[in-house]
Amino acid sequence: MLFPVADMPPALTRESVDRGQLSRKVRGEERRARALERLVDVFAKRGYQAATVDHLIAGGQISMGSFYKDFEGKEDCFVAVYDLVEAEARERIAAAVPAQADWAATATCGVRAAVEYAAGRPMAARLVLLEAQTGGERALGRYDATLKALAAFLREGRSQAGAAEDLPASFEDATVSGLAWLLQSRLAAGRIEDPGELWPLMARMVLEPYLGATGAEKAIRAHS
Amino acid sequence: MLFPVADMPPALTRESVDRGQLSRKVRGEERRARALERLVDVFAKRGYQAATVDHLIAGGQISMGSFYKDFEGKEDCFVAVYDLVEAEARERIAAAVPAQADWAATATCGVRAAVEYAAGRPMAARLVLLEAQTGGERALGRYDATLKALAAFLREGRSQAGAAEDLPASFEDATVSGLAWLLQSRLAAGRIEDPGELWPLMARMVLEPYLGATGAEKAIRAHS
Amino acid sequence: MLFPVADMPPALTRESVDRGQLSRKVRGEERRARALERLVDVFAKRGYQAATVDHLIAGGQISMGSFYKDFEGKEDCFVAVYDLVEAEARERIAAAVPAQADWAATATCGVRAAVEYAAGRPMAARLVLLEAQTGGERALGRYDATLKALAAFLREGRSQAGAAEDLPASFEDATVSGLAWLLQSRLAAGRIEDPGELWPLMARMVLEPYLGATGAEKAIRAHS
Amino acid sequence: MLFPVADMPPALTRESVDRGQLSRKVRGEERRARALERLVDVFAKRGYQAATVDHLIAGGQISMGSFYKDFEGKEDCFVAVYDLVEAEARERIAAAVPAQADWAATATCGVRAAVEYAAGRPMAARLVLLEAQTGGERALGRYDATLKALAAFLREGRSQAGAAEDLPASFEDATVSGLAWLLQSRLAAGRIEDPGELWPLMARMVLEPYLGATGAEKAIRAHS
DNA sequence: GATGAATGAGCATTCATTCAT
DNA sequence: GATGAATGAATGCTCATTCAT
Repeated sequence: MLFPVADMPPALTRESVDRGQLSRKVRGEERRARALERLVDVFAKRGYQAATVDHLIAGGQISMGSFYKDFEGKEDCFVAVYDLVEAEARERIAAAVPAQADWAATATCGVRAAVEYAAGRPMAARLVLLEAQTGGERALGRYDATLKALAAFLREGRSQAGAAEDLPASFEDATVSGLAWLLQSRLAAGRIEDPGELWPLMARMVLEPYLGATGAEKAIRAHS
Repeated sequence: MLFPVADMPPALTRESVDRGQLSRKVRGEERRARALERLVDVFAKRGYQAATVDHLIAGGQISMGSFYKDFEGKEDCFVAVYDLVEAEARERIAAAVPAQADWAATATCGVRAAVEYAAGRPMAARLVLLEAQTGGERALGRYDATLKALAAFLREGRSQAGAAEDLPASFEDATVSGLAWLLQSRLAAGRIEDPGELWPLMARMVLEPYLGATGAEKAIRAHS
Repeated sequence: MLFPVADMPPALTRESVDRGQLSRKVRGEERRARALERLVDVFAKRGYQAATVDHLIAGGQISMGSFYKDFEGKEDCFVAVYDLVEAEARERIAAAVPAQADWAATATCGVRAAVEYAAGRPMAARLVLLEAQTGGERALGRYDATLKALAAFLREGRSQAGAAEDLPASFEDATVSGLAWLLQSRLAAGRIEDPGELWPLMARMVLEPYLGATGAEKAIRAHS
Repeated sequence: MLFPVADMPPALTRESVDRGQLSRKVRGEERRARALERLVDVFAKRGYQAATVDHLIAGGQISMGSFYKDFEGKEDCFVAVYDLVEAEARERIAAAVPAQADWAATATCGVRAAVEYAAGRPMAARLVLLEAQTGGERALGRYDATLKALAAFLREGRSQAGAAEDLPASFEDATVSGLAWLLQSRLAAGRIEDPGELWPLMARMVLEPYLGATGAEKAIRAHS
């Protein structure tokens, strides 16, 4: 599995909330969700540091009071937006991987879906790949955790037949970092213009150490 | 050549400057240079964002007025410090490469010298590898340029006999990013404790795609 | 009489209110009364200034809407709580004075009962003696009125046989202030640990100017 | 001695400061002193709680930056103003007591001078006697210390011939509190209209317990 | 009638930059 | 030329009060 199934937010299951309360609560959640969606762009366009709370409430179309009801502060807000985007990306990627795909197929489809997500939602991708690094300690922790999770998945490739087994432990960390940099540098310049050319390149970087040049090429061609 | 010769700051060549002025000018330059050296630690310890101009003048032991004479502002100051450190690192690395070394030897010695520099001057390394990413656009530009220069050097390895010649163009960018990440993550945690173990690992990542596993191993052993 | 009979809140005498409305009204009053009781602790523990309306509705277990139905705002709420406590204290003190007690006995028993009340309900006492001074103009007015009423009672002691009759008019104000300070300073430190030792001291301060040292001692011993 | 000699602020004795620096420093101190003087009125008129930093910089005619250079914040500023006023009052009172005055003369003249100070500088007196109680912990500490110092002086009266020696330990605390209240209540209403009538009354409250009615009267008449 | 989500004015504080000395 | 006191715009955040449900 490329990603563990994300923890779902606790559903509104308290039976005690009556009709009116529920609807009020639901509307509140919806407002927050819509605001989060809008905040992706605010953070991505301005950058975490430059985005002021005033920018956030203007762009998120919520009041100051609501902002501090929904979030503990700017950093907490950023983390919430990050989590939203990351969950969305995970879903998209998970959906792109065929059921019972083996490691190589999962990796190939996952890379392709990730690149296509980043191309389709450049603001969201900027947020996760660029702004997370300046979004405070918590955001950095999330970013590192995301990279670690991906590295852990790649590491499973070591059990592939013919894989170089004597790779250093941090090899996959470096690979993931290299992949992130490739996406990041294109997003920093604007958007990803050529996802169709980029993803095979990245897939190859991922697969080659485990499947060799030929094996990598074959896996990639199988999912083009 | 691992690095192009750094652009030298315009030398003091104006003939018109008389003795007294020259000495004054020189003293000014020296003061600035000593301040820059001290500022490495200020920026590295506090982080670019958290460092205030007051911290800088206190840590740099210069007056407010001198600060704004020497630098346009905080960002400009950071870039100057960055350049100082980068130049120092380049020198050290260049000095570590034997004259008339071939590509493999240059790469191996360069990697080793870079790791040893980062281990010996952790604050300077933090500044270049970590803080540069939050030090504003200009600093980020320098950081990217540094990485690009390294990637360009690596790319020369493609002409090695037996090198995979059909690598994607950004392959070296990803490699350099991976290397940077390896150093960065250790510096983020504190300092590099085991340069002697780290540099062969990194050298292997650099050499293997061009020289193959055996060739890489041989080159590394030759410079241990 | 130590205290004039407190102004009673207008009783629910409107004949027009029918059964259901009455019961609803009564329930409302009861809810308010229970809330007031709980608010004593909220104000006493947090202090008037630091207590927010959110603290009040949480501690008082009422809704925001009810709060603004019952009270005009924070200050009004504090005054209501103050009045509740003061009325309670008056009752306790009045109950402690034997019927047809003379001035000296009333004073002695009153002081004793007041000290014992403050020892038994330190939070309530804190509210009246400490927080009232920062609870806005109206609360300060109540506090001053309470002190004035006590001073007026003490002033009646001037008609005692042998009392110094040429005391300055504000002598009793100063005495009452001194008494309040004695209680206050102990409450500020925590609670009144030794009511049994404190009250004779205070009674002596009250009685001596009118009854002399011997007379005061006798009156105090009579009610120990 | 009614008050211990106040600790003087450290004089500008650093020899190293040259002419220009000194004058600059002195002007800074002067600006701060003038601001403090003006801030007496701001705090006294608005009350500590209601006074915002904006009010303080407007009333004190200093910039926001200077305010936070001179003071750590609002509370620190209030304490500084309190100290200024208290020092001034101490000086005035000390100056009003004849050299080698005995206890009774010191007390009498001290009370007189204190009342006259409060009448002449009602704002300053309000600040010390009223606002200090809501000016935060530190201000309250100063206020309590001031009262304690006065009570300690009064306690020396117990050694006077014929003084009631079996007074409770906190008797003088209560007396001082009573005196403070007398001044305070008049200041709360506006200003002290009749210092000439008020001070003998207060002096009598102070002296009588130690000198008896006759002795007190004599001491007061001697200094009228 | 009762509720509590939504509001936004107001606050204390920071810090890059200027300019009189 | 060198200094550092002075500036004030900008920021993150709180909380009393209202009003739609």
